[in-house]
Formats: sequence, C-alpha cells, structure tokens
Amino acid sequence: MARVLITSALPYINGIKHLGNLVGSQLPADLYARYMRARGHEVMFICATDEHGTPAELAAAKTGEPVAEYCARMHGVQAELARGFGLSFDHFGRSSSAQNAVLTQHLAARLGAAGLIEQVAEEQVYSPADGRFLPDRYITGTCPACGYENARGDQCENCTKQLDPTDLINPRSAISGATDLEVRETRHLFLRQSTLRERLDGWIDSQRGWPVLTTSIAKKWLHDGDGLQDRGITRDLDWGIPAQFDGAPWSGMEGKVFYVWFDAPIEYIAATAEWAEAQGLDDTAWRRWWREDEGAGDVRYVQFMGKDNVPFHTLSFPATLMGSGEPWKLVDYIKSFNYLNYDGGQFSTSQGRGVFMDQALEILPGDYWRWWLLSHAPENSDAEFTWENFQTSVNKDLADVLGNLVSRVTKFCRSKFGEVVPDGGDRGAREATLIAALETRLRAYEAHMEAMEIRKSATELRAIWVLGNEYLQEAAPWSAFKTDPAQAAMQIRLALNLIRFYAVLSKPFIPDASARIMAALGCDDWSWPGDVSTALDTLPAGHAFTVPDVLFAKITDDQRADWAARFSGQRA
RNA sequence: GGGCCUGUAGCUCAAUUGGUUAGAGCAGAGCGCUCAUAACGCUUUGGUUGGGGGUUCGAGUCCCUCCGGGCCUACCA
Repeated sequence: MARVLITSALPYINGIKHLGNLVGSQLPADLYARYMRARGHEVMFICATDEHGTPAELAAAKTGEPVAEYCARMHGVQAELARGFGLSFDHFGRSSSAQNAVLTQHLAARLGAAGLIEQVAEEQVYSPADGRFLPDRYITGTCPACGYENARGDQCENCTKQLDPTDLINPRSAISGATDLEVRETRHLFLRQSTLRERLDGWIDSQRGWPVLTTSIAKKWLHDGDGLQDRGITRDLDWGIPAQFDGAPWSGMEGKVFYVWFDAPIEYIAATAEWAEAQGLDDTAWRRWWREDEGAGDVRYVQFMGKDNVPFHTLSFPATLMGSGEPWKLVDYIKSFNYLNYDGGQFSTSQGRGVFMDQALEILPGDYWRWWLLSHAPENSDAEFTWENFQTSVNKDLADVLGNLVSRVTKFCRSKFGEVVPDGGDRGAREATLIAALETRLRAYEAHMEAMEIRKSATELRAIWVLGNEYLQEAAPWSAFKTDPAQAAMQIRLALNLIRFYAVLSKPFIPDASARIMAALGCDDWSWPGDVSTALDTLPAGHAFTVPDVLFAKITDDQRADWAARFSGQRA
C-alpha cells in the first residue's frame, strides 16, 4: 500500500465551469483517486475554489454582493455540482481560507528571509473612475498597428500584435469605459525565480515519463529569450491575502494582496489543513502529506491540470516551495491536458456556447458525462464534443454493451431460476477461456490506469464488458436450460458474478451505475479482483438479488437535436 | 515573429518508440441468436498514414520542405 496525494487544478470562483474545464483536471483526477483507493492505497484527493483576483471582484460587483459573500455562495454552487459529477474530493477547500492566509504569508516570509523577494517600483494604469489599478487586459483601445478599436492592453486580438497598455490609442477601462486613465507608480514584491532557474531546470530534467506537453511548456519558459523571468507576486487589490503582515520581512505593502497565482497552489496544502480541521485532527494529520521531514517521504504526489496551468505548476509553485528552504513535498508527476472544443469551436462562457456543468446535470446524470468525457479525454491533442458522438458513445457503450448485459443476465435468471443465484453445474473449457481473456484484459486495464492513460483505460474497460456478451452468446444459457438446467445454472451464476466484477472495475468511471449494480446484487464486496476465477465466486449459490432498473437510458434523436439547438450559443 | 503539439478508414482514435500484411469502436453490407434497453454475437467493405523529397535492409514512426488544424508566448486565471 502506498500513499498517494492527488490535486486537481483549482476551478476559478467566477461562474460555473464548462465540460472542458471539468475534463481538463477535476474529472481525470477523480478517476485516478477512485482507482487508487480501489487498489487499497491511502489517498488524499484535494481540490478547492480559487477565489482571489480581479475577476472575482468584478463578478461580485456585477451581482451587487460583497466579494466575500459572492465567493461563499459560488463555492457552494461549485461544491454541489462537484457532488453531482461524483467528484470524490477528500476536501474541497477555498483559497480564501484562514489556513491559506497563514501558509501563504509564512512561505512569503521564508522567501523574503532567503533573499528571494525584492521590491520593484513600476508604473501601472490607474482608473480613478473604477477606483483601481487595471490589469493590462482590462484596458481597451485602438490598436496602433492595425486600427482595431477593441484591442486589449496586452494584445490585439485582431492582428495578434503584443501590446503595452500605453501603446493603445484612446485607451479606456474595459470595466466602466472610463477614459480618464492615468499612469501611477506602485511598488510590488517580485519572486526572484530567475535565481532558481538552474535548480528548476535540473529538477525538471530529473523527472521521468512526464507528458511532453508538461515538459515542453516548462522548458520553453526556462530557456526562451532571457530565460525564466522574475514574477510579481502582489497586486493592488482589496480582496486577497494581505501582503503586509506581522513578521513580514518588508514594509510598505499596506493595502496590497498576494497575486492569486502565488496563493492558489499553496491552497493545495492549505486545503489539506482545512481537511484536518474538518476531521477534528491536529496539524500532524496534514503535515504528514506535505512535509518530507514529517512523514511525506513516501508520498507520491500527482497533479492534474489543463495546459494553461502548466507554467505555474512546473515553475512558480516549485520555486516557492524550494525557495522556502523547508522540506515541502514537490510534485512527482504532472498530468496535463489539452482543450475540449465544442462542436466546431471553443466553449465560450461569454457567448453561452457549449455545455456547462449545471446544464449537463439538468439533462443527464453525471455518469453519462463522466464516461464520454473520460473516454475522449484530450490527452494528445485537443478533442471535440459533438452531440452525435456523445449520443453514440452513451447508447452503444453504456446502454447496449454494459446496461443491456446487466439486464439480460438478471432478467433471464429471474425468469428461469428466480431472484437468487442458482446452484449446480461445473465450469468447463468455455469458462476457462473467458477467465483467461478477462485476466489478460484486467492486467492491461490496471497498467493503463496506473499510467493515467485515460482513453486507453476506457477502451480496455469497454473491451472487458464486451467479453461478457461474447460469453453469453456462445454459452447460450437459454438453450442449455432446455437440455441441461444445471449447465445453464452454472453459466448464469458466472454471469451474475461477472456483473459484480464489472461494477467493481467500472466504479472509477461510472460510480453511480456501479453502486446501483451492487445494490441490485445485494453485495457490498468492492474488493479489487486479484485472481479472476476467485473473484467470480464472490456471489455464492443461494444469494438473493433483484433486477435493477434500466441502468442507462438511451439518448433519442429528438433529444439530441433539441440539446444541440439549445446549447449552440444563441441563448438570450 | 518565436516555440510546441497535431494531420492515419466516412467519423472518433490505436499502432509495444525504426521491424512481418497499419489495427479498434461507430457508421455501411451480410449472416446468426432470441435471454435482453429492436439489445447481443460472427463475418465483411473501406487507407498511396496531408503533399513532395531524403536516410535506412526496412519509415505512420527519423531528417528536410511545403500545406492544413491547434496551443503557448509571462499583469485574466
């Protein structure tokens, strides 16, 4: 038994996430967490809402709520949606927690003491009308290169030229439209990650088997141009973790907070501390996951995230932990994902294009989405969601191959033997062949799950389901029953056990359906199969069961057409 | 501009890292079965691996070049 620490990239508090966000971090992390638990490992699966930053303040202003209230409310919404998708976090925390403030300030102080933080004075655009400094993206104006009138301060979306906000002609606030912008001087703390460049480089080089996507992004940032740049870790905002605090090795940071990307990864640790508090445990309970000098030496730490998050997880966060001089647990494996597109374009929050987590659950239960999303996870390149593809996968894989198998086996047994596992008969050559095939595929499935090869795992699992239908076709218990009822009894006893076996293997992908199968079978033995033959003896003759309701309803063509129209982005 | 990823059957994806005749699922065609959600099983059609050139005994895989798609490029997160 090993100890596995798993974190999913933190969903930002600003609004409900779409399916692309879900499949890029939380869902695959959940799959892995569930599998590791099933294999008997000790798992700590952590996620949280990322609550600081300008967008949170603006979203709250829009609804008229104080930002703290807005975040609390949205955290509740996201937590509820996570439950709907069966995300089995050990703790779903909040980056605005007291624990995170303590840890963030602690690490910042350590970095300061180590000489890794410096104050830099810079000029930034201030909007008196908005009462705030404006990040580059929140300033719009006319592009000096192409004349596009809605160019953003960081880059013109029309001609893709990179800009400085002061380059813009007729600049205005993207928030209020105010044009009375001025440039003010402000001081910020910078993390001197450039001094850690070689250490980070060596650390990345020492990793084995990381996705190309992960290492290539890290390498680019380390070696492009002048190499890794120092990074500002404070902002002129009200909402966040105060950058001036008792014991801070600097002064003059009053009224400033840490940059969200500084405190968000630290929340992985803080959320574990939140977990300990919620469990009524003391600090040693969480520190044994995160401090190598306090028990984390044997922890394997795996992170899941979309590709846009990679620089922060390969560079800034490790720099923060290394630079602290304390033995914090660094990540062992980073599983990163490409993007999921929606029917020929990108998911778009602003245009209401695509399917969002709340809408998905209004249409169908979480398992349907889990199966499609995981079996099409954008591991090697961007993937695309289409309703037709979704309908096909759900109907063929879930309804026909697995759901119908459960149905045919349980109903046949009920009609011939009653709702009890039948007695009699002995396994023969056909059963030995089936078991050998199951053995081979099960080991392949385990290897893929272990390696976080998600689509391959799904393919293998489906192939395992298919073996059940192949066996039934060949064994034909409906024929055997007429001439040799004992033979049919043996076959169907095996088939009932096969269904239990499938429920166990399938649980990481479709936990609710697996639970319904097990409930129908009157079984609570979720132990992972070692020897397949033995595992298929779990339900003994005489064991009572019930026929479950249809596991997965098929998606009709009408439904598909209806949904495709509804989520096309024309929403008012 | 620079960097990275990607292009394989009508569609979605594989191919043990250079090794026999490029494989699955879906869709199409045919046959079988009748327990089951008109479900299942078997067989089968379908590929100049984006184009061109090169290295090699051998290239989907490595190199060059062209074409297409995508991502990142550091103050949104």
